[in-house]
Amino acid sequence: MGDNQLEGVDLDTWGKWMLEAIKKIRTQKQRPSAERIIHAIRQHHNFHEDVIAEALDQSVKIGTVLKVFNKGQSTYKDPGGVPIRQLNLAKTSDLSKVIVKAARELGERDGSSLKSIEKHIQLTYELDIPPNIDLSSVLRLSTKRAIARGHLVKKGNNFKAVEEVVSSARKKYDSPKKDQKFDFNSTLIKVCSFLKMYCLC
DNA sequence: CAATGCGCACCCG
DNA sequence: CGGGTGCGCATTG
Repeated sequence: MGDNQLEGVDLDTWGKWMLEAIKKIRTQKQRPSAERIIHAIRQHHNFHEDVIAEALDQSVKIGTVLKVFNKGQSTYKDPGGVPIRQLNLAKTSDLSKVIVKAARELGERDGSSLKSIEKHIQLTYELDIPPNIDLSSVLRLSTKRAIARGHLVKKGNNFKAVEEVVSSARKKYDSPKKDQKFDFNSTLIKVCSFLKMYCLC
């Protein structure tokens, strides 16, 4: 794993820088986009942005950094930030949900190959695969199911997640934002924070 | 101007 | 409901 390099810098080191940058950006409550990450790293190391961008890609490829697609844009995360979920499979396992999630996270415009999806899943989960079971075939089956449910589409040899069409149907139920009457608790909180401010002046 | 801080709406389990 | 996320704007360096 270790001695691969880019511009004379060890990939592990690149990865470390990436995670540091991501952490920093996150504490600022900002989106760890490629641009911000590149920018953050540049504050400490003098590299061309393209070089850093490539290093970021590499880090994603080897799983040091997780690339997800969220609200229309790419976001990079520290995989360690999210505890790895265990995934036990059997021949009957339905991984369609996992596949769709993976496809969405990969966020490739023209969909992702089953291979990359498999790779991503292996990096994202801790898989327990019984000896007599072949992950690829389980995935292929689950893929069909996901497509049948309309959560995934086939694009050539690739698969792409269908964006969730939040049907207009039920909408008024989970919008307690509107007709809120007098909410004692939130009022109390507001009063408290006001007093707090007042005291600090 | 760049970097950092943060309220709060939004989302998802 | 509880916890994460990140926009948009404020504040600081």
